[in-house]
Parts: sequence; structure tokens; C-alpha cells
Amino acid sequence: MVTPKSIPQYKRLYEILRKHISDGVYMEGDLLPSENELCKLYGMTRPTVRQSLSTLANEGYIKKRQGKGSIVNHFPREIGILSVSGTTSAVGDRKLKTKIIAKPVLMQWPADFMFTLTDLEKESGCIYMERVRFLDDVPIFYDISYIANINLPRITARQFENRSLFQILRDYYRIEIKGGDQRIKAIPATAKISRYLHLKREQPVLHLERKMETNNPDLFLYSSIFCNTEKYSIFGRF
Amino acid sequence: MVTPKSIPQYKRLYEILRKHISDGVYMEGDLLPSENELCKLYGMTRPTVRQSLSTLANEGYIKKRQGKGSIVNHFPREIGILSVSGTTSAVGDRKLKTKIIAKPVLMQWPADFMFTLTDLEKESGCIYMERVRFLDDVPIFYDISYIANINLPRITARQFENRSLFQILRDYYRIEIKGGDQRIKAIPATAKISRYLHLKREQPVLHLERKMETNNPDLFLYSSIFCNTEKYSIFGRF
DNA sequence: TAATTTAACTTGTATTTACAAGTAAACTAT
DNA sequence: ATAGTTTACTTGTAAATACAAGTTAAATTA
Repeated sequence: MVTPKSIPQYKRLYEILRKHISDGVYMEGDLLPSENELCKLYGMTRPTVRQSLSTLANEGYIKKRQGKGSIVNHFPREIGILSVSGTTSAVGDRKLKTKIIAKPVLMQWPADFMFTLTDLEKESGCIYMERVRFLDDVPIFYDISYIANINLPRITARQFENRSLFQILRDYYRIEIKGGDQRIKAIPATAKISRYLHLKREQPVLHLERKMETNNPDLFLYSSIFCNTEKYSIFGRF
Repeated sequence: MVTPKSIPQYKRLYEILRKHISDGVYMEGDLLPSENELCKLYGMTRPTVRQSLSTLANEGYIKKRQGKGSIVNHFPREIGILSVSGTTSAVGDRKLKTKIIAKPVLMQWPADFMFTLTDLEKESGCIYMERVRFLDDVPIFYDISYIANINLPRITARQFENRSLFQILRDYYRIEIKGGDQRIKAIPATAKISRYLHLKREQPVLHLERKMETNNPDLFLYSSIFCNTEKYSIFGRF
């Protein structure tokens, strides 16, 4: 049988379980239904179910134990694709705000760009924007984003306030982030950074340089992120 | 047929390909042999080969493209389980040195430990040590490690100079790191940190707090790592 | 010659089947 | 009562098979 919307079965189950974990249907430490139970519940075979579970395990949502089952992990809140763990209890969705510092404009790539670019990217020019993101009305991230201008009509005209860049790329252009790599440094705040993040000059900030891969093999997203880590930490699994 | 050393076939192929990539047999951008070719070469079926490849892909060694093949990624050098990308050309193995600041001792866990501990861990006490790691004779990492004293006889007597902690755990106790999570912050260097990393006081350093999971479900490794990121960056995939 | 189609690759998804190995609770013999 | 064994679960590994879908280059056609 063919699935109606041509979305793979293993991905369907993955999304369902992922949502259940985020929503708290399964709590930290709980056991997921066994693989055979999931087979019966969703009418799949075990290899298919296992594919869903191994994706969840790779992303850190669950931990598998032979002879026991799939155990749900705690998982911190995500902002964009950055995970943040606060010293305060929980980070609620509604406490999150985004402010545009520099509206998206089409321009040439900087001469000394942080990653090496393909010829196609160089020719296309880049869409540039700057944003600050707030948690509990405290500025936490100062993001500078660069996107190659490849198949993104009218993007500079979109409304970016209070909507994630990733959300716009997904909704209007069917672009999804598949992965990427990043470099992390600790640097002293420059005048600009300290102004946007409400910090004293020379105070340590986290600097992330990331290159993100998408489902379009020619299109990459780049960002340079400056992060105030006084109250919150960047959280990651490896 | 049963493999002689009871190591799974997919893991065998994974190790072979991983080594070939690290050794430069396959260079960045190269295509790996196709799945069907690997089947014939190593006498496995495609699901088994695919399991090896998907592990490699998850760890960032390769990138898979439907219709094309498995493309080898660049991959930075690893120190312990930290990846480092230098501003200078390449980081050679022989330029790496470790110095013990505080020899491993058995003691009580600190009162305000950075992660929550199980009862078993609390009862067992912890093995504590401090090390500084050098790259090109420049101190880069100041590591403080904590290990629960669970099934690790005579560990405080081992020679840790110029040998990785992970290597000793693997060779003598069959303990392997399976994954873990970490928190990352930028902090100003304290007197102690600046002394060990040859930095001025208050200069930004990267602070990593990590909890590592092992093949023994009761045993975790903890470390607090302070990192000089002036010349090198911490590198990661996501 | 140039554009199009086809064919021969590649990886992606999915089923079915079988047995190995780890875990935990129920059971049994001491 | 307790120590050891069995049993009924769980996930782990592996094979054989089939077709879908993306990519590329050769073959065909205009």
C-alpha cells in the first residue's frame, strides 16, 4: 500500500512519537511501547518501526536498552535549532521574542567570509539580515544570517518579525535543515555586541559560526551567532 | 555464519571505512564504493551495509545522496572526544601533549556538583583528576574529570601521562563512551584557569560541562573543561 | 548538431523471516 | 526465606527480496 501524502511511514511514526515526547505524553524515564507493540499499533513491520526509533535515538529523544526498551530522555527547549538550558526552571514558548536589527537585503558576500563558498553561491550574492532574540525580555542571541540567493523569490519582502527564519523557509520554499557544522569560540564582546546584548564591553560571549545543510544540495544557510551565556547555557548532545 | 570475535558485521565494516576515511584512503569529496559493491566486497547483504553507512553518516563522516552515492566529508581532528579545527593548517598527532596537574585520587563528590547523581554514584565516591592538554606546546584544554568509583580497581595507580583517559578505560576496563550531553558557556578566566592556560585574567574562555554515557549503564564520566579558543575552535556537527 | 529519451546506475523505503542476547519477574529446589 | 533456574518478555543482528525515486551518461531522435 502507498501512503496518501507520499511521506514515508517511518517518518510518520517518528513525527508522532517526537510530538508525544515534546508534549509530555511520555515523560522523562518512561518506557515507550515496545517495538512489537508499535508494529501492531501503527500497522508497520519491525524494521520500519526500528528506523523511526533509531532516528529518535540519534537525535537524543530516547535511549535504547537491549532487553529493556526505549527510555525517554529529558530534552531541553530549542530556539531555532539551538538548544538552550536555563538556570531558571523552564523556558516557555511564549516568553520568546525576536527583533529585527537589519532587514533582509540582497548584497555581495563579505570578502573574508567565514566559510568557503561554491562558485554558484558567489555568483548569486547573499541575503543578509541581523536579529536579536530575547528570552524573558533579556537579549540572549545576536544573529547575523547569510543565505545564498538561490531560488528564493521575494524573500526580502517577507515578514520576519516574530516568525522563525527556518519557518519561513519551510513554509514558502519547502527548505528544511538537514544538518551542518559549527565552530565555537569564546570572545570578548565588541561595542556592537555589548550594545545589542546589554553587556559590558570585553565581557565573554559565546561565538558560533555555523554552516547549515538543507534538502537543496546547492543551498546552505550561514550564521554567526553571539550568545550571552550568563543565565542560559547552550545545550547539546553528542 | 558467526563472526569469530562476536563483533557485529556492520560494526566491522563501519570500523574499516572509518579508518580509511581518517587515514585519507578516501579523501574529502570522494565517493565511497556503492552499497552493492560493498556487499560483494565484504560478503554482506545491503541492509547490513546500510547500517554501517548510516552510522558513518550520523557521525558526520559521510553524506548520502540518493541516486549518487556516499560522499566523504572533511573531518577535523579529535582530541579525546572533542573535535578541534585550527586556524593553522593541520593538527598533527605528535604535536599533542598531556600534563597531569592533579593525579587521580578517590574522594567524595563536591557538594554542588554540576550534574545530578544517582544514589549508587553518591555512595561510591568519585575519582578526581586534573589535566592540561597542549597543542603545539600551547595549553588549550584544562580538564577536570570526575568518575564514579564503580568497578574500576586500581585506577588511581595507572599511568595517565601521555595516554588518554578514554584509552585507559577502554583498554583496562572495557569501557567505551556511547554519547552524552553538554552545556557550553563563555566565562572570564579565573586566576587558576589563566595560570594553566597562560592567559590574562578575565580573558574569555570556553567552559564545557559534560556528562558522558558508557556501555556500563550505571557508569558516567563527567568533565568540566576550560578551553582557550584564541587559536583553535571547538568544532562540531549537528 | 542539439535536444530529448532511455537505460543503467545510485540510494530510499518496506516486508518477511530468523535467531541471538540482554532483562526481569515468576518459579523451583534447597 | 533464599539462591538458582526457567520463562517470557525486550532489543540486536542479519538475510533475502521487491520496488520507488533520484542521478548521470549513453543512445536515440528531431
